[in-house]
Amino acid sequence: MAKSNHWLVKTEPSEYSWAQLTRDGRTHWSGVRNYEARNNLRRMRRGDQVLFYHSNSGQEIVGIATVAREAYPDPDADSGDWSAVDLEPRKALEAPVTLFRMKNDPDLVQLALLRKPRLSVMPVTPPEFQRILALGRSHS
DNA sequence: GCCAACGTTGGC
DNA sequence: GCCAACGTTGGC
Repeated sequence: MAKSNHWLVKTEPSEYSWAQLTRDGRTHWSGVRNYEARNNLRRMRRGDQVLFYHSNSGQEIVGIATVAREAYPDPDADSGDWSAVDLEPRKALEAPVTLFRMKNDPDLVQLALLRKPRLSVMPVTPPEFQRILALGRSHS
């Protein structure tokens, strides 16, 4: 059985929020126009867990989504070799994990979100994923 | 193929 | 709203 991978996607909540994903039940994760981000989309496998990060006005991880459909040609691209995946909401974090919290956590110094701040789709290691889940479980 | 100019992203 | 980081574009 294939190992499950973990990812993080960024979105401006004014563009597409966790609340909207929850209402929709499922969405096309399209419009990615960066090669590294696109390649990460293509590495996603059905069932992988995806941390859902609100950039700009949010600046926190708010929930966990899951990959419902693996990469296919981006329906929003009129030219170019771009991909989309489908995401479904899985679970909101009890306590959103803020960017500030992550920046100050010694276990997360390698987190791609902190090291490549402009990348919109990135991998998360299993220990990082578990740490973020723990931080999101409740306030301590 | 280099690299300067430009555009976009996103934290602050 | 500013601006640093950085990816992309295009002239040469």
